[in-house]
Formats: sequence, structure tokens, C-alpha cells
Amino acid sequence: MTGKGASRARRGRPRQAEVARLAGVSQTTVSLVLGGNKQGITLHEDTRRRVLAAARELGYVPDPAARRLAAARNNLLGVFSFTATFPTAVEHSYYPFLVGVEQEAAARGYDLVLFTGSSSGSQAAAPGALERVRLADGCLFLGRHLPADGLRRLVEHGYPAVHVGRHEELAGLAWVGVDYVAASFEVVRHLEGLGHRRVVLVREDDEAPASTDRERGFRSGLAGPGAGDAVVRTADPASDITPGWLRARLAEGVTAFVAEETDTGAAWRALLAAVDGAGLSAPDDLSLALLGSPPADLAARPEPAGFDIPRAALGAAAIRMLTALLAGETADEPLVACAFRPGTTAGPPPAAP
Amino acid sequence: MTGKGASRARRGRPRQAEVARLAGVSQTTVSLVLGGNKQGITLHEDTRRRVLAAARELGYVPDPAARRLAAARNNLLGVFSFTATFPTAVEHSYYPFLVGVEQEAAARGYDLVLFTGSSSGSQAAAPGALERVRLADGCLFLGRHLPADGLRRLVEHGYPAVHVGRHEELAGLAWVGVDYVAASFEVVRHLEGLGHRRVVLVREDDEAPASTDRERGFRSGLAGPGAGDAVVRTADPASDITPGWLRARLAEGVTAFVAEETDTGAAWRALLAAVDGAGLSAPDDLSLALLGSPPADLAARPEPAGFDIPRAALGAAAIRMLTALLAGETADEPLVACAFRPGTTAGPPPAAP
DNA sequence: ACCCGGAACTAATGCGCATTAGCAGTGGGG
DNA sequence: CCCCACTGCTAATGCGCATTAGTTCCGGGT
Repeated sequence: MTGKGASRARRGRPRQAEVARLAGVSQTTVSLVLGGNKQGITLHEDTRRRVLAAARELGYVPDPAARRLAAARNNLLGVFSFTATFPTAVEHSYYPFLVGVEQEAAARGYDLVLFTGSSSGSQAAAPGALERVRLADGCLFLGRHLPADGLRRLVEHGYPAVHVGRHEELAGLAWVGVDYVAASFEVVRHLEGLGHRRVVLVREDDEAPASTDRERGFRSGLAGPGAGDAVVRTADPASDITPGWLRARLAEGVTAFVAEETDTGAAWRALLAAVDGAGLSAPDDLSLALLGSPPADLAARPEPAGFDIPRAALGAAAIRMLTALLAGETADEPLVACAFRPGTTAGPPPAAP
Repeated sequence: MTGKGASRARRGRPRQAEVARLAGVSQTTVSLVLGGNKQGITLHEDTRRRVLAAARELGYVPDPAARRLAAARNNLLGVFSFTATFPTAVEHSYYPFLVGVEQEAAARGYDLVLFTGSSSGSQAAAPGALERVRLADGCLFLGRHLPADGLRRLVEHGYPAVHVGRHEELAGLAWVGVDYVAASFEVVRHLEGLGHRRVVLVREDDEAPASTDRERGFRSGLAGPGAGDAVVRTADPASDITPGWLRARLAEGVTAFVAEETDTGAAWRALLAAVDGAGLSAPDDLSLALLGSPPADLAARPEPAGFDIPRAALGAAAIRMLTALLAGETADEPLVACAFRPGTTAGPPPAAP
């Protein structure tokens, strides 16, 4: 039974047939005119105008479902998140991304569908929840832990999908990502350019591509030896990165410390605390860098050397990639570059005692 | 011409007809079984099982477009903004709202369409840009300066629309809003409870309902006389609200100052500056309150007495209102209440000299 | 006078599904 | 022995649109 609300909503929603009646033509003609007449059928200019006028007068808007069913497209791009679409915890990083998505989509004449997919816990695992995205012409997928099966099915069926974040496991899934490798490389090079010869990276214990990419860039930026123990991986930075630990590294000749950025910023936080606790300060006693942007609550602290993630650009790139897929074009460059940030926490190493 | 993507997407996807063939039944039966058979047609249990098995074997998933076409609704709610959908300037106030919208929509089984309507300048004024919202079953409208004509048309056609923000001009347009009147009333009462007898409101020169409502609440909260000049309206708080002005008020016996919250926070900013400039401090020399939340960059300052706008709750209320309209129910309460915030800027008035 | 070709449309069809009307079979009551 | 109610299913239809295969009208050529 059709819901009462639905029928209300539909009443007054004009169809092509009504436009046709008002314009004194057939539904076919209306479809032709409004659809751009790609089949090149000759239509009188007056007719065209009459149809257009009638459509405007009635406020006609095509039904996306019908359009889709008739095997066309509906100018809708989807955004599907495997966490809440609007996560509350990472608002500061998520919002700019959406800004980029919206602007690029608008510029290309697409509207956005936000699939409230997995936000409501219970429905999350519902098989077929993913399939709803087919309403849109193509879809962006966000989140680290994607249901591989569902996504694979979509991709295999040729559905245009773009994952936000590097993703090589699922062959055929297009993705866009941040070039953490190059950005991290650049930070290390900057430090070495300042004269640092031994640099340590503190990273959390996470296998996300965003983490491993940073480490890769870090390592490839290291010139000298000692790269073997240049990376410290810890599940609990707060208790592992202590003033004592810091002093020991300094004693070994390490002069610069680099922290990975994560949602929590734990590594950076621990590093700052250790420096404070040891009674030292950057950039005089040692240099610090952050592979990303500092958490919002640390905005008052001195600006860390490092790089900024161009989140809006990432969103725009994702949309560009998706529309390229839709157009059947070959894919763009999937990586967006970060902006190097000199900051105030890195300088030349202190003169040897 | 059918897009390549669309046809590719379709190839290989099983339909009900194929499931039916495999199960040895009709398409109707498949639809009945998979659709839950809400019409109560008697079906043999074996048949049901065969259909289910066949569907599983083929990996059948219903086509949402077809489903929605047949059901005459598409489970889509729109969000249309007369500024960019994701404004960059007021992110801190906008994001929480969207969080509420999303959660409530998800809970009710709706997806969201963000109309990139007026964000891309050029398209903004396009007549009929508004009509695109008809794509969704109903729509939220945000922004102060709405194109009344377009909206009226939608409303007259019976299109379910909800404006976010009080809006009485356009009859028939449903709205949800923040109860600034009650919240402001409460703030004034709090101040009077502390002993303040003369209180002044500093507001910007704006006729927005959000402003007039605050003033209304403020005035109705005032107990004593002198309410006539208790409200100062200024187009340029920074130059009107000076230390000198402040001293003059104090000399008149005013002991508490209340600022309206706006996007810029100019009134509050000016008030703080005047207090500083006069070498005074709250709550010792005078009491301050803010009818809203402080701007983000003033987060480090002492927490103002006042109230917090429950933005997420507002978003949720908007969706509830909209779904109520869709269901043909009578409208909910349109006002959401604010949370009183004692803050640290208000205390008893100083003892008379 | 007749045919032909282009201009300007329209009728008919199908997309995949939900829904409604209806049809065969079966057993029981009158 | 006929009618009826009931069980268990299917044919037919329509949602709103895009597309394909026509159809009608008209002026020129021969």
C-alpha cells in the first residue's frame, strides 16, 4: 500500500505527461526537449520553447528513479560513509572535505546524496544496505573498514565507485588519496637541510595506509644510516614517549623528532609533553615536526613544522575522479599533494657540546 | 544513448524474473516473498523457501530505482541552502546541525540529498533552481533570505517543506526554530535573581527573527521599569560600545550587560573590549551575559553566562517535522529549547559605593 | 498526377518492481 | 451434484521516463 504521505508528496508533482498536455504536444516531445534531444530529431524551435515554458510553469523536475530505471543518469553523486556521515569526533577534518566535495559537484552540475548508511548501528550490516547507492550515478566511499564483499559486488557490476583513501586491495576500485609519502619525504628533507643527521619518527601502532605511507616517505627521506631504528612504533605514546626516553635519544645523537598525525594526535601530544617534561624547548634544544595538522585543541601551541592536508582539495579530487569514471575517461592522478608548513618548531640542531 | 556505466552496471545483475525462473514460480511470487507479502496472500511455505534459496543463489538485490518508482516515493529528504550547503564561515554552527539532521534521517530510514543549489554563484539565481528539490520527498530550507516566490509555489503545490528558523510570513510554510524568547527570558531572570535591577541588551541592527525574538525574551524578563532604554541597537558595536559608554551606563545604575549573539559575535566582542578598556572585570565589577554561544576564537576567554543553542537537536527537530508532514500528521512543536549556561561572567552586583 | 524526401511529430515499448484482479484446484455443506 | 469458500498461485497493469519505430504533412521534381 502506498503511504498516504507519499501520495500527498506526489500530488502536484508534475510529470512529463502534464507538461505535454499544457504545451499541446506528446510526452515524447517533452522528453526530447528536456533531455536535450541527443538523438537529433528535428524539432521546431517554437515547440521547444513552448515545452520549456510549460515545464517551468509547472515546476517540472524529472523523477530520478524513473530516469534511472529508463537507463539514464540522474545527476546525483552519492557519498557513503562506513561511519556516520557526519562524524562528531573528527569534524574539523571532515567538514573541509565535504566543502570540497560540494563545490566540485556543484561546479559539475551534480547534486549530492548522502547515504545514511551505517550510521544507525543496527542497519549497518544489513546486506544490501550498500546497494542503495545505485540510486546515484556513482558514489564516494569513506571509511577505513569497508565491507569488502558489498563493495566488490558493486565494482564488479561496473558501478562507478571511488574510495577516499589509498586502497589497493580491492582491484578495480578507484581511489583518491593524500600523498603522504611525498609530504613526509619533504619534511625529513627539510630537517636534513637544516643540518639534522639523526631523526626519529614516532608513530602509533596502526596499519592504515595513511600511517604506512608516512613511514615510507619518512624512511625514503632519510639519507644516512641508522634508519633501522629511526621509527618508533607504540600503541600507547603517552606512556612510552617520556622525558627519559627523549633524553636517551638525544644522547644517541638524535636531534629531530617527527610525529605521525592521527585522529587523536596522541603521538604529537606525547612528544610535546616529553619535551616539556625534560625542560627542553623547540627549536632551540631539538627540532620537532608533525606529519599533518595539529589537533584543534593544540592550536594555541607553536605551529609545528610539517604539512597541511588539503582536505577540500581531496574532496574535489574525489568528485573529479568519480565524474571521470562516469564519463568513461581514464582515471586522473589519484594523489593530492600536501602543503609544506615550515612552522616554528624546527631549526638547525644545537651546536655540539 | 544509455551511458556506458549504466548499462555495464546493469549487466549481470539478476532481476526478479531470473529468480522466478530458477525457483519455478512467477515474478509476482518472487516480489511477494521478497517484499514480505504485506497483502497477506497465502503462499506455501515450500514455495517461499524455494524463492528465498534462488534469490540467495543468484545474489539478487532489488534495484532501488525500480522499487522507488513503483512505490512512488524515494526515501529521500532534501536539504537546500540559500548559501553554500557547507558554508566555510560558520562551520562551527552549521556542522552540528547537519549531524542532527543526518542522525534523525537515518533513524527514520531516509537518505539525504544536498542540493548544491545556490552555492555556485552563477546557478544561484536560475529560476527553477529551487524546483529541483522536488526530486526529494520533502525538503529542508536554510538561510535568511529565501526566494519567497519559488518557495510559495512549492508550498502551494503541497510540497512538504520545512524552513529552519522561525518564519511566519509565508503562510503554510512549516518551520522549526530555536526558542530564543524563552532562553533570553531565562538569562534575564537569572541576572535579576542575582540581584541586578538594571540590565542592558546590546543588539545589532538586524531584523532577523533570531534577533527580535531575543529582544522579546529579554524585555519580557525585565521586571522593573526603565525597560524603555534597556535595549541598545547598533549597526557598529565596535565603535559604539566604548569604555566611556560603559562607564556612563554604570553611572546610571546598570549592573549587567547582555549581548546578542550573531554570526560575527560583534556585540559580544565589543562588550568585552569595552570592559577591558575601562579596566573593569566581570563578574566583580559588573555582570555579562551572551544570548548564545561565544565565537570559536573566544573560546579561551571566560565562559559567558547565557545559553547554548542545541543545533543538533534543531536539525533533528527539522527532520521530525518534515517526516511528520510526509506522513500527513499534524505538526510537532516547532521550537527547540536552549540549555541555560551559568558561565563565569555573571555574579551579584557590586555593593553600592 | 505521382513519387519522394525531409520536417515535425507521436505511438508504442520497456526498464524492474509492487500491486490488483483473477484463475485453477480442492474439499465441504446443502 | 452443485455451489462456495478457501488455498495457492499467476497475468496484467502501471510507476515516469527514454528510446525506437513509425506517421503525417508538405513542397519539389519529373
